[in-house]
Amino acid sequence: MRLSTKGRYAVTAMLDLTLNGGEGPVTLAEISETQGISLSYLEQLFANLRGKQLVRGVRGPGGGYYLGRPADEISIADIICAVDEWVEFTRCGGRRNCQDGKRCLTHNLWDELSSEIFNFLSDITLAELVERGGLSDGCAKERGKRVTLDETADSRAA
Amino acid sequence: MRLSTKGRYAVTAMLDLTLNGGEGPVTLAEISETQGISLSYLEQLFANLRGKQLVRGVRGPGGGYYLGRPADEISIADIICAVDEWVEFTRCGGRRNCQDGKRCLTHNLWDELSSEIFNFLSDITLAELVERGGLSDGCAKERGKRVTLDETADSRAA
DNA sequence: TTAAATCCTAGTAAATAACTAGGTAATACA
DNA sequence: TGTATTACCTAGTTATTTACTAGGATTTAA
Repeated sequence: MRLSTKGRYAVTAMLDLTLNGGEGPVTLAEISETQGISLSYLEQLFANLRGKQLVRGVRGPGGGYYLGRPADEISIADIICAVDEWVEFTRCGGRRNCQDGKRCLTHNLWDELSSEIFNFLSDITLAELVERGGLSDGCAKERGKRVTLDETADSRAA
Repeated sequence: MRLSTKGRYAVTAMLDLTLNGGEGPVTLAEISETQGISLSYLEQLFANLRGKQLVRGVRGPGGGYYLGRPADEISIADIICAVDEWVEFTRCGGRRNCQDGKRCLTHNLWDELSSEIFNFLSDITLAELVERGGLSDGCAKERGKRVTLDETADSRAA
């Protein structure tokens, strides 16, 4: 699957929407300001999200965006798929010679892994994320050792 | 985190190496041919993998690549981090005004999610993938609807 | 009527992906 | 000793994607 910064923007924006959508719609201008994402880029991302019914727009003054469904019915996979065009790619079955099986085998393995990642992200909803974030309060602070990583990939080996 | 087609190439190549590395080293030319990835691009990816000791190169005729560690000690996260430069990005603590907390909150939530994905991929080793692939035999055929990413490997090789 | 907001399209600069082209260095083998 | 085979290295190049800019249009509360 693909998980890019574009997907991160979308998830971040949706989280913002979840957190602040309690008292009326949230404007893209607010999200743009709070999250540091350009307004017009947000509009494009939200066009995709709207297309998948993940958000609902309200025009005019006092308008903005609502979640399209309850937060516990929107998964991270939903969001990423909406903006990232999660495309199929292994089609060797019909297209190429896979007689020796080597290629197909690695493709199948990758497919399997990809499915697992998809299922994993499908099981995490916006509501759960927010819930957990609220619980842990300082969250992600004590596990700061690797969230981020940068080049310190070897930090894991420790 | 980032999970791109570049990472997919790396994982695919490492899987190939795992499957075929039993009887001596595997050449990049073989992987290039079998997986449909350009030789020189593979060389660049393997330069990164080698830098993290995930593979070990043997020069000269009859040479090629071995896994740098046993397959059950190499995680998918290791591979992706090696080629994809898993970059840090939330550092609002010191750099920007997060007084209202909104921005930090969504960032923390994203961090938490990011950690979960990382941990998830850290728990899957090459050995496990191959093991499971062997078991499920036909694997990933029925769930083919969305797995993923970039069909160009086939079109290019065609 | 006006301003606030979504909605829509086209274009663009920057970054990245993926590849090409040229090498150098090590080494098995004739 | 020479040669072919492989890893290893560097500097490009093209295509794609990211992220943004610009300019509008539609809707609607006030």
